[in-house]
Amino acid sequence: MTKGQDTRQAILDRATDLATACGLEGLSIGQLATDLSLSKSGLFAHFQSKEALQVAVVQTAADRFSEAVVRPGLRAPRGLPRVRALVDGWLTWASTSQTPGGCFFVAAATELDDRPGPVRDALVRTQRDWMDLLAGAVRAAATEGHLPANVDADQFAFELNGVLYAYHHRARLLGEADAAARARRAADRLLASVSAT
Amino acid sequence: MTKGQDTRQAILDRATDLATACGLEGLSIGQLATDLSLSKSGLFAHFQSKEALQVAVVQTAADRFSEAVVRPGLRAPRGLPRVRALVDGWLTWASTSQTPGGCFFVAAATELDDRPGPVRDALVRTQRDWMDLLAGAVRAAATEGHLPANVDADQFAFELNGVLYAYHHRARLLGEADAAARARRAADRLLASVSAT
DNA sequence: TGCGTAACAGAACGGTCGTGCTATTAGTCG
DNA sequence: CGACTAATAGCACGACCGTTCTGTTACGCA
Repeated sequence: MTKGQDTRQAILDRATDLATACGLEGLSIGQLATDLSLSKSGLFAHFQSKEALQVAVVQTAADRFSEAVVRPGLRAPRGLPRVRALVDGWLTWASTSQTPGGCFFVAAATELDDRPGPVRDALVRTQRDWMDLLAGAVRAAATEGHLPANVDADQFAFELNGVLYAYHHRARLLGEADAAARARRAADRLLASVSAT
Repeated sequence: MTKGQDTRQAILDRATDLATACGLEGLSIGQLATDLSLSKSGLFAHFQSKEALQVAVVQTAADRFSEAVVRPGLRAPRGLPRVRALVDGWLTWASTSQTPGGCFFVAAATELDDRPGPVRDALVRTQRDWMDLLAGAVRAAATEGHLPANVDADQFAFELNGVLYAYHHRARLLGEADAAARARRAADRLLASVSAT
């Protein structure tokens, strides 16, 4: 009972790292087995297909994200503090999870955006959840009186998402050291603009 | 002289489409040859390696971008009109080139961000050129008196880049129909904020 | 028109991929 | 301790990959 699930978790941990670096399609079962000193078939037996492995990897990445960003954010007080906590958590996540492949979801989103199937469906679910969570926090801040009542929460989530992607692009592709500072400035400006209106 | 270069261009045209959809690594010489009714070796002879093909594809995509965005932008009068023309051109590019694979550079950037080599180098060059062009246009608008003298042109380019990525994410992965409207609203807000300060 | 060369086809190579099938080990419970 | 099952290994398969070599076709130029 425990033995199999232990190795399964070890596989998923390593697979998530690999997929972050090489993409979900670049994830190779043979490579993964070699890394973990397992046989290809022994590893394969834990999942019935590569697709199932990929879906499980998406779920594992979502779990990591929940642990690193969502849970700390929900511990902050409802309203503007929680919004700020989520934004901070997000930027920290994007900065620290950057070794070696950057944010898993950034890589997966552009890779799967036109490849229908269960893997894409799983990814879409996680992204929608995150967008809903963020927009909900903004709306809650409005009802708390911390933000104007007519704030466009979905637009906020849209633009904040763009900040992360811009950070990813500048820091990881162009290798600019001040990308994190720019991202924080952009996020601050975003928060200030919805607060001021 | 002409025959070989004609087919070479036809190969690059199709290869750029394929790479936009499947990624530069997913680009397969066999698939490409079948699509163009060529033999694998006959196609391969035009390039000496897959890597060289990929570099040529990046250049082809850059040419398309120049034709679709940069050239029309440079026809607009120096200053704020040119900045607006570049932004408009960019959003139009992101919307129209979305069939079937979205913006080539968005896909390539996340795919190559941690795979060093000539292909990545070529991509980085195109992205730096674009960022420089955009930031330069903003600076010119400042010297023309259309924007405040202390405008942070690089920050502007950073955030605008994020808007495109956000659009890409929302429209192509999440399939939201109003993504283009959100992107234009975000771009307008960005222009307004640097104008107002 | 004939020749030289550029353009392409065909076949094959070693390698890796995902995926089954069968055997063998390791762990659990009566 | 012995039986049963879960966990893993070994092996083979067909398919596709990028690449190379050797021909064969078609074009351009004298």
